[in-house]
Amino acid sequence: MRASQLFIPTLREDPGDAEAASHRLLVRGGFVRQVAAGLWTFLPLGWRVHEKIVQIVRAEMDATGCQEMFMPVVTPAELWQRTGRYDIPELWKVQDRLERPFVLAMTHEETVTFHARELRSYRDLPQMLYHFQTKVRDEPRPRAGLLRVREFVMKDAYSFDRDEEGLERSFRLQEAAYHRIFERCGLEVYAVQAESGMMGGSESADFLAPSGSGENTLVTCEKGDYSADLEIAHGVPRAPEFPESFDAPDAVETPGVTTIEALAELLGVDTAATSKAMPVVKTDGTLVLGLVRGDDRLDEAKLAAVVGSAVRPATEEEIRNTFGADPGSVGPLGFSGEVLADETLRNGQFVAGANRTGWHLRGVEHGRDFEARFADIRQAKEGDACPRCGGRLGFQTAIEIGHIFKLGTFYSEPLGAKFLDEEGQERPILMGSYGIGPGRVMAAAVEQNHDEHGIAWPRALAPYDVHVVAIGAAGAEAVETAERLAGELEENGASVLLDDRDQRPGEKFAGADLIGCPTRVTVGKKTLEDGRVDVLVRAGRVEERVPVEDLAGQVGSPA
RNA sequence: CGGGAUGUGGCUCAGCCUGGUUAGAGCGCCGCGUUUGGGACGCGGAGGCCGCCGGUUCGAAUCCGGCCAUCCCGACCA
Repeated sequence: MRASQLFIPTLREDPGDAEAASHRLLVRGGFVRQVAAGLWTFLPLGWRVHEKIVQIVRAEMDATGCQEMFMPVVTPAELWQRTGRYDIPELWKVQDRLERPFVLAMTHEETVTFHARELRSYRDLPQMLYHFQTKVRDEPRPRAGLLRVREFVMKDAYSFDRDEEGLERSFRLQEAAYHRIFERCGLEVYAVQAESGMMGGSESADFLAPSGSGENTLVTCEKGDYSADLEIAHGVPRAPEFPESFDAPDAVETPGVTTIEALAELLGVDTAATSKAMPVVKTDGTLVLGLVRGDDRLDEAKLAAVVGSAVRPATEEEIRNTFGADPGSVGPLGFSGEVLADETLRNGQFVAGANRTGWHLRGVEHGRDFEARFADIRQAKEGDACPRCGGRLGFQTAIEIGHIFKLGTFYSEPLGAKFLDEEGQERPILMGSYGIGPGRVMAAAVEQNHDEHGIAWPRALAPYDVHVVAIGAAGAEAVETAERLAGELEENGASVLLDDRDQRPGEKFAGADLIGCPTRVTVGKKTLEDGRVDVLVRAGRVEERVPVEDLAGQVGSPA
């Protein structure tokens, strides 16, 4: 294609409202444009990349026997009311002209289950269906370009099985396909256990791509045998240096001390030998005291999972009423409600709040001085040891680019998707759902493959395989040669972007660096004099001068 | 939804604090010419309800109030 005829509106400067590298570069390179917060147009270049990702996903889905179909964005509210998802705040609700309620689907479990009601016999199972469709979500806060948006294309696949074994098989089939997809896309990705969120169901796995920006924190072991989302990651913290022990809790005055650091300093103890009390309130109004080591942070999500309810931090007023002390001096002793302590506090003596403002207790010991329920409720920290091998845990910001779930009967029960087994017994279908957002894959690819000059696309995702830069004005010999070479490369199977615009060389080079095609071929009279052209590999920016007749071989066939 | 910031030609921004002729710069765009291996140069041009509404004032891009939009942090989140 000739650049002179394409709509590739590149920007010389970074857009003022972009921070994430992918956001900046995709906008600057003319791949995407924002229409409103979280609503994006894919321009021709961006859509080429998007569709390359789609094709890879499609090929791997088809290879698993998953069948492509197409379901509408607009769905009747009734389906969502039946599954209890109608009240999700992110659900975009609309009405038709007769004011009948509809929903712009944020995902298609309801609709696909509606169709799954036609699977009546065990003979019809298993089945796997998928489609690419626009998803709509009324996000409270769209952000970082393509990372969190209000409307986006997603590949969502659904499996239908008669029993747990079948579901397990389907789940693993999809999981393996996901690894192949991201491998083909040239992405570094980790599959980690994840929360199921608003999807319902049991097991789920997240596919996290490390990147310079993103909403997830990926925890990995340096030895490569452990990876998890920070939300559920388990780390082994260092052992505390315990001070002298006490036969009974020893009250010390700690006036004005509200931070662990100040407390540890005042008492001359290791912060890891102190405890931190975090009162939280469950949805039923019950107050629970979360207890973690002084140098740790309470993970509210973990705590919420253990107590089986969403929780919020208690207000200062609630804390004073319950404990009779200011928040900085609260502890487990004398508290009549449930104490949920982190495993790290099971053994040893710790400093704890005395439930008396301005006082703490030294030598507080579980079992002797207070009772508690133990669980992993601390947030893993960088530098913690790996729970598997003891190696060091590292943290990376990551983008969630895929998520697979075992849904079980969460949708089939309320929507009545049932089948008859061999015994004539009616049973609900067991479902799984499997999503990938090509837009996020695109953003992750940029996050992982760029430098100060622009994007360096993985071969499989690049908008064009080769960017041929013709030096000189239209009609010049170099330009004609460039056109001929571009044609030859195309005949050889490569997709080619020919920069035939009447622009200065520097501008063309800068544009090519920004757009990021894997290979750049510079055709100018300087090298043409001895029958050669310059071939630059974008990743690493290594340039080599090659004879024109070797060009096709040098550039290679497309991925 | 809480906290913070920003809204001025297509883009990036200055001007606002301390109100006062036709509102500026760089880049981009159009025309002519010179140029052509890392974002050239000269000359001439086009393009702005200064986010919106209201208030203060003789006078508002500038001060005050309300609203809207966008970005960032948090809450939230397939």
